[in-house]
Amino acid sequence: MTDPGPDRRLGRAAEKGLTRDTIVSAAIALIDAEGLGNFSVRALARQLGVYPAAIYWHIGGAKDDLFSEITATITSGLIRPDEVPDDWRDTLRLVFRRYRAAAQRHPDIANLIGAQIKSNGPPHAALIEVLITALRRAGYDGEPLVDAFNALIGGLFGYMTMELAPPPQRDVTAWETSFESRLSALDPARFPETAAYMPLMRNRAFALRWKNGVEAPLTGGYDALLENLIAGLAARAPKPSTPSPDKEQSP
Amino acid sequence: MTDPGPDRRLGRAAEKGLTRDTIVSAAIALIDAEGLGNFSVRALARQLGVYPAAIYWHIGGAKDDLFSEITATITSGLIRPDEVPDDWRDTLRLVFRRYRAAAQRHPDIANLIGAQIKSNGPPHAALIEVLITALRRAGYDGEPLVDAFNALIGGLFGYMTMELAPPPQRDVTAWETSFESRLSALDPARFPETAAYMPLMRNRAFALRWKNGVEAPLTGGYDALLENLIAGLAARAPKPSTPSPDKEQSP
DNA sequence: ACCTGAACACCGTTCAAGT
DNA sequence: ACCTGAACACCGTTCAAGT
Repeated sequence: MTDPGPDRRLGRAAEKGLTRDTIVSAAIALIDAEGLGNFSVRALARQLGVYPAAIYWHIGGAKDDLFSEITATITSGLIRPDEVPDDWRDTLRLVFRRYRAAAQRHPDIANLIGAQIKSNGPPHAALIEVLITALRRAGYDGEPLVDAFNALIGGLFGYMTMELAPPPQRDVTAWETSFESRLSALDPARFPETAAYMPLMRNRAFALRWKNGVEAPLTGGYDALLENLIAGLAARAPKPSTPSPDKEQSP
Repeated sequence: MTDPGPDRRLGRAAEKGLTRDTIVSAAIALIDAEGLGNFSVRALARQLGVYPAAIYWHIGGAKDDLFSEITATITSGLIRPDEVPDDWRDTLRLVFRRYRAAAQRHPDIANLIGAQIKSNGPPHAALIEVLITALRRAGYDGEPLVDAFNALIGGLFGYMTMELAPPPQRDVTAWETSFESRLSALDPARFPETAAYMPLMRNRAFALRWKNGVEAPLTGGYDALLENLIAGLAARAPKPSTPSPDKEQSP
């Protein structure tokens, strides 16, 4: 069947008034509503009542550029270099909880951030600035600071990426039941610990879940990752941390 | 242009001898060689000298099923429930270094594991068994053990997913140069720490890199994540850890 | 400047038909 | 049982042409 073309009820060309912003907003709404798997430039064009080429005229390049525009919009303004707590631990908690809240509002887009490298790096300058400042207060500098920075972003953003990995497009229930039955068929003699923990972990742990983070959030693990990283960073800091105003600390 | 059909030089139907294994192996080789973005069932069929429908006949379902077969093949046999160190810390180091080595051998497939939920969970039973055992030795049990388990898998596998995120399909160099120039244009007055650390972090940190983990591995951050998590887990364990044979520990 | 209309070169998946 | 050949319903992207 040939493409029926855009819905013309919206008026003729001059009245469309497409802009970069309306395109990006419509794309976010469409992904949130239909999922990333059902998103396409053509579907976006249909929603906006235009031909696909109209989208390309506004975004310039390719689909990847639209995606990086989307991720920049979702993450911009989440954190500002000022208004952060004095204590570096509280700063890390604030930052990574805010990003997680944003990710849960747009799960399919969050997965996109971790799964592809092409993003607008520079808009994240505020995040970078805040993290470096916190790590310096924690007693880090130079190469160890870079490693700690990567451990934080890679670990926590990576966690969200995996947590929000999209479910299969088709035959969802068929796959879920086959997955469940294979979990039940695990040999308790060969895997005694796994069998013992199954009631507690089924659909509540990576590799043992068939629902993704939208239906079955793994919040406890995220908090554990954050707190263990903070504890580890504190214990392994090259230099003593900068004392915060309201806490005693040896100089 | 209409599909030219498979390359017939390989012989006629009866001689093809396609199997699930040869299909999966060919798919892995094709993804390693051409990247996930250039992979398709049709491209795989071309490589094998058959029509696409022949692939579907063997794998049964859809492309997702082929992918989970692929990830299972890559990760199977990486770890066995026996032959793990006595010390739980060494166990975690062994396990997560092995998985990272496997991920670096098949970067595009590694990214696939983190980016989609549909995988063969049960084949990972050995990994699960080993991790639960290690965490119990570390002094964990019940709900805190589940959280620690998720923190480890989500954090470290998630790190690899982000590290190995694929570069854009087209206009790679154009994007790289525009990214670089925007990094250089960052205002040092607004982002002093970021500017100061730029020489150390450019292309060596998340959000400030334009090469992915194949060309610019972020190994230091991975090790830092692993060691900080181990330190954090040790410090925050609900119960004292089981003493290992060669180390003193209070009972 | 902004969008249409059509085209090009692909996809994933299904299904009757052949051997 | 295993694969062909063709079809269906889509994609992303480009480009001349219209207004």
